[in-house]
Amino acid sequence: MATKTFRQPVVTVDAVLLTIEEDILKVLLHRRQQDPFAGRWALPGGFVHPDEDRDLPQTVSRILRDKAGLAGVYLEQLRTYAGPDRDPRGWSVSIAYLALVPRDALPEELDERTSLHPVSGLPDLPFDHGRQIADAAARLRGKGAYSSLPAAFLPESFTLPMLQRTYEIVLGEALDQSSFRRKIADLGFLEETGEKSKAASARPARLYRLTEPVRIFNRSLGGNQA
Amino acid sequence: MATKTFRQPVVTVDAVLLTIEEDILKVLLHRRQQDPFAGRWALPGGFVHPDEDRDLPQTVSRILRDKAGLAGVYLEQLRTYAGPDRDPRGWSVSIAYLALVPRDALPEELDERTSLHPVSGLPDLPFDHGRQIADAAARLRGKGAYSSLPAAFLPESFTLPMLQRTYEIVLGEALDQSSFRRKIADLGFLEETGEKSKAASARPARLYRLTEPVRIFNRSLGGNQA
DNA sequence: AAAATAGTGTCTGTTAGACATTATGGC
DNA sequence: GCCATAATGTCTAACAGACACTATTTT
Repeated sequence: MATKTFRQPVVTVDAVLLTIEEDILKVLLHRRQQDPFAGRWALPGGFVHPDEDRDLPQTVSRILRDKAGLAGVYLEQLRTYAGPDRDPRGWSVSIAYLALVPRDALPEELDERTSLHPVSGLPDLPFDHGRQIADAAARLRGKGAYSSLPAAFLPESFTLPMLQRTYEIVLGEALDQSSFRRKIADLGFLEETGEKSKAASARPARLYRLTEPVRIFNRSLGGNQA
Repeated sequence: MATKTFRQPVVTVDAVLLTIEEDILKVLLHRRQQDPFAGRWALPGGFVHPDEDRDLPQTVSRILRDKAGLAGVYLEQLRTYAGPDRDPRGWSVSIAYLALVPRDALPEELDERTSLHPVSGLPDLPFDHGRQIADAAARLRGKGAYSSLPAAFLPESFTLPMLQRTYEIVLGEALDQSSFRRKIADLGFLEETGEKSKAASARPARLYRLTEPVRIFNRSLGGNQA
């Protein structure tokens, strides 16, 4: 297929789906079935279907469902990438979405077209997908310090040690246990379920759940990249 | 012109250009020359011209130049608005940009097609422009507390009282003079020009300029909407 | 010298980080 | 009772906010 210039740019969406597996931040990649870049690993993405999609989150959900068998994820618009060079077919616009899921919201075994790849140490990716992932990780780090966003990586109920480990992975630094719990308690976006963790452990931890989807704080939980 | 559904969405950009005039945050509106909504006040916007524009910031610059006679502004992507209902012509995508300028970067007298309107108390605007402006103001407020962004409203050299007033307008609250200056000094993104303000005043203030375009802080300069 | 605005100093309560200590459940 | 992990308490240094004070220029 030859390079072609469109009178109006082509519009696609891309999904940067992040999850934590074995305490490592990973991104979902999908092997491209079609040109350009057929056979290469890339972000899942696709065209908007005006007849089918009510809005962009729905476009993204449809694509993630088709390519990764996935429901109910945290979804937020990341940013829009555009220009004449990012796609060999010509001037294009891609609206990127950031998706966060607990590992077990994905199929236990991914098919061969799909894989989770550590965010640090990615291979060269087609289009501007490398940059998109870098931007997504930066957004997660920045917003993670000031919100309950990292909890999107956890199942519905979780323990404080799990939550703290998740924040530490997101922020890339160790957090003090005492300070962490004080702030969590002050912010008050958790409630006890009354249950305790069933994981085999010396002392089972209490289980909590969120009282609201995402909370933005005014104080930081660490990660002030001084 | 009848309603029509496109096989691919139409792509436009919109510019939310903010400035401060008489200590009030204002947005630049432009009277629409064409349908839909001809004659109504709306954000300046337009189509991407793939043959002419290297990227979206250039599209926005072109539009601002044509509609508001403007050069060299702070530009940052705001977010993308899309869906079947926002434009009566059908499924559309608009990438909105936030532009910040000092008042005197605009023509002293604006033509009749163009006006600066206070951000609070806007009339009903077509498309989703009301929401775009609200989002832009929210972004400015949020980022303003943690960056030198408000300085984009000031000329190249300015005094500390001017800077503080600008932050107060952006954040919507009074700031303590002493704390403000302490933090500014600690952050160190200003340098003295050696000059003093020429404005008629009891005691002329020292003039400063930025040492870098925009700085993101890890501490806040106020505006923690507790 | 009085007025007005610019700029500095001091005090105090709050908060984050470091680290020590206590509690609880499995074996 | 011992071990491992969970949970809480205490001390200290840094910092923001409030407010008083000093400095400099115009009239």
